Amino acid sequence: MADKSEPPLSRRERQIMDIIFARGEASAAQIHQDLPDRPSYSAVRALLRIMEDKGLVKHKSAGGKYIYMPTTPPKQAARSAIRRLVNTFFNGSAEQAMAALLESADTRPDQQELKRLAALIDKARKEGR
Amino acid sequence: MADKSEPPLSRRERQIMDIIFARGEASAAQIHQDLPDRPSYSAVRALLRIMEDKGLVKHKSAGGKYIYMPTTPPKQAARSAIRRLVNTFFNGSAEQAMAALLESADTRPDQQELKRLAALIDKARKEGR
DNA sequence: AAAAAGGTGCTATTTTACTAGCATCACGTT
DNA sequence: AACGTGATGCTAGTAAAATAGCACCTTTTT
Repeated sequence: MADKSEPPLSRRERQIMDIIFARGEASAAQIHQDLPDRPSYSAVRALLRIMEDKGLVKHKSAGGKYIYMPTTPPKQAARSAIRRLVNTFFNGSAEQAMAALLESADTRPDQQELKRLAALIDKARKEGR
Repeated sequence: MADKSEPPLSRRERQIMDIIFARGEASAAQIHQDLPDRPSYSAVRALLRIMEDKGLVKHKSAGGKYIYMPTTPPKQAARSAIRRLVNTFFNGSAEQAMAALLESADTRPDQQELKRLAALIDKARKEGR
């Protein structure tokens, strides 16, 4: 069950990665904006440079400004995060996790989403047979 | 969208919390056992004491040995973690998150679970109407 | 084209996390 | 009851993270 080559992130690094994943890509200024307990702008840039050294993020230059994005594809990162969450809080049971998703007010899907979900599950049942 | 009173955890603190949540409760020795890049046993105990000061964990004394457990109820912590994950990686859409759960090989539910899930969704659809 | 505005690279410093070792206390053994 | 085992409390040292300030470069404005 060992995590394969997942370098443990520091507090700020994790916060920054979250922001980048949520936005898809982000400038240093945007990240600075979203960061809780906002540090100095310089601090953010310094962290971003370090994170780029570590290979956590990469950047493109757009009109002299840097836009940062993750090096690991969002899908893969999402999967990894989901797996960790399911293992940590739901004893590895996807069912329990989904039940929690359905119940929690914050995340509760609306009717239309529920309909699509039902279809998805139906499909999964047929495929797995 | 500000996190309400969620103190940002350090790397080790997060790892330890994960272990405690996964186990429900755990002794310092068990935590030490499960920790990646295993530090010294003393280090683990020191961290646990600090975390107790911060109010992250509490302990009970069982035959002279300390058993640690989270101060926040697992359900609540799970909800908070789910919300964060859904917001970060799925743009707030529970549907997308569930789709990922169904697809990922690691977490994919089996037929029996799928059946129960279908029932759950059906129930949610009727209730929400 | 000069000046202003805003962005970047670097380095130094402070703060926090992390670690280890030793002294002490509780429990079970012989 | 003395001994051994194993756990805890502490204190102090090391390593890493986080922060800020300044100097330089790039784009935009006048």
